[in-house]
Amino acid sequence: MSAIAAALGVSAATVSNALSGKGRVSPELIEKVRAKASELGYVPSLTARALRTGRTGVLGLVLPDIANPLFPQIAQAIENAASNAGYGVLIADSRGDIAAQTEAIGRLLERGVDGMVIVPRRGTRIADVGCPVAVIDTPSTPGNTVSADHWDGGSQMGRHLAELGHRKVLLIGTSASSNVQNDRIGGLKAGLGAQAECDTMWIEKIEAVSGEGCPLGLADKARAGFTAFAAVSDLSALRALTELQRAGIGVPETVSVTGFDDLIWSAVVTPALTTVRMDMATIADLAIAALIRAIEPEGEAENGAEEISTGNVTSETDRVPMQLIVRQSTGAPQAGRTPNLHAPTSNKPTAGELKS
Amino acid sequence: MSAIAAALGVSAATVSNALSGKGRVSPELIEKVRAKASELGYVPSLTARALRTGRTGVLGLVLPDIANPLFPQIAQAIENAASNAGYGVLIADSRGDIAAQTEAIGRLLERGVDGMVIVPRRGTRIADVGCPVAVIDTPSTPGNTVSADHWDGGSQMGRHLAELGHRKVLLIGTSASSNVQNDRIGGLKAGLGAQAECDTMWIEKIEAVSGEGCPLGLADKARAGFTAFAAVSDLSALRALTELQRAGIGVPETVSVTGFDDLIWSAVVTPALTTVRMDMATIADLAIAALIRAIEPEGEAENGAEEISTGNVTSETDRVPMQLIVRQSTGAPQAGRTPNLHAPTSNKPTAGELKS
DNA sequence: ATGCTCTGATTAAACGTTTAAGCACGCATA
DNA sequence: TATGCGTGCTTAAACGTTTAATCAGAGCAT
Repeated sequence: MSAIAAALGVSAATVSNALSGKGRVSPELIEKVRAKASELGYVPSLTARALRTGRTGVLGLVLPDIANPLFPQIAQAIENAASNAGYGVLIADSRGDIAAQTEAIGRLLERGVDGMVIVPRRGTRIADVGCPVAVIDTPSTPGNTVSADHWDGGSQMGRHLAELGHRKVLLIGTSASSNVQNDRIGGLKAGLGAQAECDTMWIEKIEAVSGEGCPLGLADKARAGFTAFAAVSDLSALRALTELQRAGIGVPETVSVTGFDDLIWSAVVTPALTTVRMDMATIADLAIAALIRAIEPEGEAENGAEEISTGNVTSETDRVPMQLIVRQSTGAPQAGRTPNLHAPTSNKPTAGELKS
Repeated sequence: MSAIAAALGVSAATVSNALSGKGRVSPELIEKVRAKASELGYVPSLTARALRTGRTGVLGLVLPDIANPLFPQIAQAIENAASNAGYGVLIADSRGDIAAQTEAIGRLLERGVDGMVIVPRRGTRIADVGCPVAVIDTPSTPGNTVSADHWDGGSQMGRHLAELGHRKVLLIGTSASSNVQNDRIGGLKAGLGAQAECDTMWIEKIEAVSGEGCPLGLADKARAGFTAFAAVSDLSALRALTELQRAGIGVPETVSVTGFDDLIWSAVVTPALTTVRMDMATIADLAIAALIRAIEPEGEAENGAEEISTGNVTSETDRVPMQLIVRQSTGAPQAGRTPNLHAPTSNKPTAGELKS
């Protein structure tokens, strides 16, 4: 920067003003400065700027478990939204326990992030950490900034199954302590309506006694009259699908299977999974926008309240709708069905058709 | 920091020396400074330090496509290795095209990263970008810093199938232009041995004519005598598994299916996938170590070559072995088999047993 | 001619560290 | 007693910006 100043015979401050458009600089000088800057290949030192202004232009992203298959979607959406807004994204994995989560947040703070996006660990409440925080959890969780409307997604899926004629469905969740999963299950029940008979199976409980990766006994459930298996995650849906297929039970002609989240594999398995997708791009945009509103000085703030808020930020809309994607894994239940018979059909999966 | 200095009646420089252990400070004063620092809750400003030293303590992580299901493993391992070494990780998604990759690298440079880890897009060669770069690609690619030994992994899997008695196997890849996939296929062929008959199917080619998510016609292949389907990715393996199951072909009693990478679902599908896993933790450690060696000044560098190298860094070991994980999806081929018959068995998946 | 305001620039301080250079002192050596 | 040296600390500059305060000159009204 001083090189530019020297080359043009002006002071460094003037160059700064010219480039930022802040002070009073003549238009022609601004042009000359711009030209010289690109000629010399000037790139401002964000470090120095950060030191002076106290803002680093970096946001933190805290995730409960990077190994989560949903992570790519989240990270990609957040990174994109942040970089569009001119911010960088520093990642932190809270690997399991809550202590690690706190520690990860601490590391981000030391690095001077201007704000952070937190996808909290189940049951964690984020204390005031000293910078603006956007929380992506569940609309029903206090402190939530913005998230997918999981209940709505469940209800869409429930209605889809009810319309197909399913009256006895097994709801499959992983952990009963997950807000997200409980909301989805609540929505499913509501969508299925009062006349439907629902049972809920929690995989964690079964695995606690039978070991990880154990069979879920779904074939027995099918024989017991369940015609649909609605999992609240595509991973569980996949598990259900393969277990049923393996037992010779046809999907979707004998039983239907549905998932959640539209994970990478749901479109390519046979039969392709009917699922419901969250609009992470919109969620990320809202979260980042809310964060930035808290970080950057209000344009017309005439009062002295220039203080940067330091708690959870809020967004005008705290829930964004989910999108039902009907593929091949759902169909009408048979009238007088014989669940044990395998009935291969000409199944021709195509790219999923979007509904709603 | 100046607060500590004032409280103890010494200069700020002395405090700095005391905390960093660099200059000459009496032991007792060091103790007092330490005590006062923690009493006042002092946290150093990494921004200021960065400005002064020219090093930010941040590494960039550039990924070809964050949506890749392998990404969580990579990101988690890199984040962990970096944060153990005291570095932060800034992510950048090169979303598809090469232009975006270049642009992402540029953004990281502006932010002043000390170095970056790049998992390059297929066929990209990373030009000198102005900071140390660790490339995670394939041992056979020039410029590679460290990566899994994909060829070795393929060969382990090939030997496993050969030992089971498979002589006619279909190799399934996604894209023929991927170095990684070609290495894996090369290894598979070598491991299967000369007496095995191999065909290679590239999914991208098939989808180019039949559309995304189209059936791969694997049932026909099974009828044509293929007894094993070795995919070079768990995603393709899953696709193969469900397509075969759906067609009523039993896995593993009629045909075997294998994958690569031990992705999240491979242990929970039925039958659980036999696959081969890369040791990302070790790879990440080596990559970060190589990077840091290039970044931080050599201890005993007596010559004037204090310049920070600016190209691709190298590691003493450029390939780390993969690990075969035998689960339920592989078995011996039947002697006189009737591929069309579905043969449900008592399949009891348990946690995968590790081999090699 | 004197004072006032507006414009376009400059000066200087500040952000919080690190680090080379310098200084004062005590102690051993000549 | 002078010389030299190691020790423990201080001074001051530097990193590259931003920004409040200042200033010289021009135009204009008094």
